Amino acid sequence: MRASRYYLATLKEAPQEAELASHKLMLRAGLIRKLASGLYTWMPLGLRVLRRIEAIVREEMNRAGALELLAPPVQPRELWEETGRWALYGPLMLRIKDRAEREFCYAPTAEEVLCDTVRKEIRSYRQLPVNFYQIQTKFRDEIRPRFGVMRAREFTMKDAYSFDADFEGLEKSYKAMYDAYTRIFTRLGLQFRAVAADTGEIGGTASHEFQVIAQSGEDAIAYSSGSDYAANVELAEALAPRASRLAPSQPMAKVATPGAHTCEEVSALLGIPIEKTVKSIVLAREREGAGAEIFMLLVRGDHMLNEVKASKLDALKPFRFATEAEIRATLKAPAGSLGPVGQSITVIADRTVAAMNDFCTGANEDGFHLTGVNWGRDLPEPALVADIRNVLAGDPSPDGTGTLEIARGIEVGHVFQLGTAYTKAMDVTFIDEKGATHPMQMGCYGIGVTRIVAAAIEQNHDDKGIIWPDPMAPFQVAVIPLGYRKSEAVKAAAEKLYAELEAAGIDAFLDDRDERAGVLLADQELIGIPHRIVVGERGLKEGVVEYQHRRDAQATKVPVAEAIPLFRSRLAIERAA
RNA sequence: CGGGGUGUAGCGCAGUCUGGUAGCGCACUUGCUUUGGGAGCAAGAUGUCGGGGGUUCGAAUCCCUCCACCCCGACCA
Repeated sequence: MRASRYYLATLKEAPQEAELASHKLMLRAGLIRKLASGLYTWMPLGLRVLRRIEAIVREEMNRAGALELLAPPVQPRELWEETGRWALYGPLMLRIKDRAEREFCYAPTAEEVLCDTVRKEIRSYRQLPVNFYQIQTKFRDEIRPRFGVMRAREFTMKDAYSFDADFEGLEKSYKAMYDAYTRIFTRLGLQFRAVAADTGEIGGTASHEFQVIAQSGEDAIAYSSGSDYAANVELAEALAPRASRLAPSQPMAKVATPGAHTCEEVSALLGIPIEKTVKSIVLAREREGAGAEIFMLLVRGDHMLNEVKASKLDALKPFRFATEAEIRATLKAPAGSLGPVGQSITVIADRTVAAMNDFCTGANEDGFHLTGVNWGRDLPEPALVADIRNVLAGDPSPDGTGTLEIARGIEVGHVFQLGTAYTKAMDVTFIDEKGATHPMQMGCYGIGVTRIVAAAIEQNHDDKGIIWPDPMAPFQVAVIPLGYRKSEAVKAAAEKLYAELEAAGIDAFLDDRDERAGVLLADQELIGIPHRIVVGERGLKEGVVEYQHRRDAQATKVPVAEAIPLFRSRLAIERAA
C-alpha cells in the first residue's frame, strides 16, 4: 500500500473523551472513530489489525477441529424464553421489534441459537462431538461503556460451542479450546495468563479466563510464586490463618476516636496496627413479605470484602448493601462507628477475623471505638465463619505451594464447561448406542476480538505511539523515502524496495506523501508499523538505507541490497521470541 | 442508576464570573520559500457557541428545561 492512495486518519492531539492510553492511541492513529457511546467505526487501518487477529483466531480454531458457521445477530425472543434468559439478561440485552411487533434481541451471545441448531441437526452419538464457532458482532447494552473498544456496546466476539456425549468428552473439548486459546494469544505476541475464574451467571462446572497482563486492566488476578496456580481475585481462596486464635490479653476498653471513621484513620489515631482493626459491613437480604433481613460482615481493617464470595453464601442469597436508614434503624448507630459488640444481629466473620484477639472495632457510638475486643468474652462467637475477603499479595497460595502475587489483567478470552444446564433446558439430546436419549454436554468459549486490539496496545506502546507485535501489525514494514518528490534517486530506490517487498508477499507501506521527514516518521511511529526502512539521499550516497525496529533506539545502516534480508531476519526473531 | 465533570470550527482550547456583532493553536485551501524529526510568510474557507424555552434594547455569557459525552462505583469478551 502506498500512502498517497491510502487514508491515514492520524491526529496530533487525542480527543478529550479518551483517558486510557490505548483508547487515545487508537483515536490518534486513526484506527477507530466514535459514532456514539460504545459504538465505533473501524477505519481502514484499524480494520487491517482486526482482520489479522481474526485470521489467527480462525486458523487455530480450525486446527483445534472447530467448524466455522455464522448465526444471525438478531434472534427471536422465543429461543431466549426457553432458557429463561430473556428475563434474566435484563437491560443488558438490546431488544427490538419487527413490523409485526414480534420481539427480537440483538444477540449478546449465542448459546440458545447454537443449541437450537444442534438439536435440529444432531441426533446420534455417532455425530458427536461437534464444536461450532463464529466470529460475529455482539451487542451488550453496557451500563457504562468505556475505554473505547475495550468495553464497547458493540464488539466482535469469536464464540464457540462444543457438544459432547459425556462429561469426559466435554473435558476433552474444553482442553482442546484451552490449548487453542493458549496458542492464539501466544501467536499474537501477547503477555497473558490463564486463570481459574468464577462461572458467574452463565453457570457450569469449570471456567478459565485468559487475561492479558496490563496495569490498566479491570480485573485483578492472583498467581502463586511457587506453583502454576492462578485465579481471578474474585475466586482466589484466602486460606484460614495457620495459627489458631490467641487468648485475650487486654481488657475491652472504649476509647474516644473523634473524627476517625475508617480503619486507616482509627489505626493512625490510636497507634495500633491496622491488622488489629476490624471493619463492619452491613448487608441486607429481602425476604418475601417480611422486610429486609440485616447482616453484619466482618473483615480485617486492611482487607476488602469480596462480593462474589459473599454472594455465594446461602445465608446471604441474594444480598445488597444496607441503606443508611436500615443501618440506623437496626443498629442504632451511624455508619463509620459500627461494630458487632452488643448488637443482636447475625454476624458473619471472615476466617482471618475469626482468628483475631484483642482487636479494635466501632463502638456503635459516633466518635468512639472499642479496643481489646475478644470473641467469646466480649461478644458471642460469629454465627458463620467464611472466606469473604479478597486475597492480598503475600497470602499463602491456596494450593499450598508458594505465596500469592497480584497482577492486573484485561480479560480477552473465557472458556466454560456448561455441562447440561442449557441442553436440558432446550432439549438438546442425542441417542446413544443402546438407543437411550441423553442431554448433550456443552461447553462455550469466547474471545473478545476487538478487545484484543486495545489490550495489545495497552501492552505495547510508548510515548510516540503504538508498537504492534508483528503478527497483528496493519503493515509489516514501512518504507519511508525522505524527499520522494524531490529526489529521483530516493524515489527510484524506494520504489524498487517497495516492489521487491510486495513481490516477496510482504505487506509494506510506502509513505510517498510530499511531507517533511518529521511528519512521515512521527506518523509511522504513531501507527506503530513495527519495522521501517528509511531511504534518503544522504544514505544512498554511501549505498545504504536505514533499518530500524520500532523498539530499537538507533537505526542500522545497511547496504541497499541487504535491507530486505535484514528485515526478514528481524521478523523471524520477533516470531521466535 | 447514584456521585463528579464537560459540551464554543475536523482536533485541542480561550472567552462565561462582570451580557454589547465569536477568538487562538493545529488541521484544511491557494501562492511563494523551505526540506533527515510534526516548517515559514502571505492570503483564504470553516461555527444552528449541545437542543428548546425564558429574562433583556441586546445572551456563548443570566434563569428554566431537555440532551449528549467523559470519569468513579454495581456488569462482562
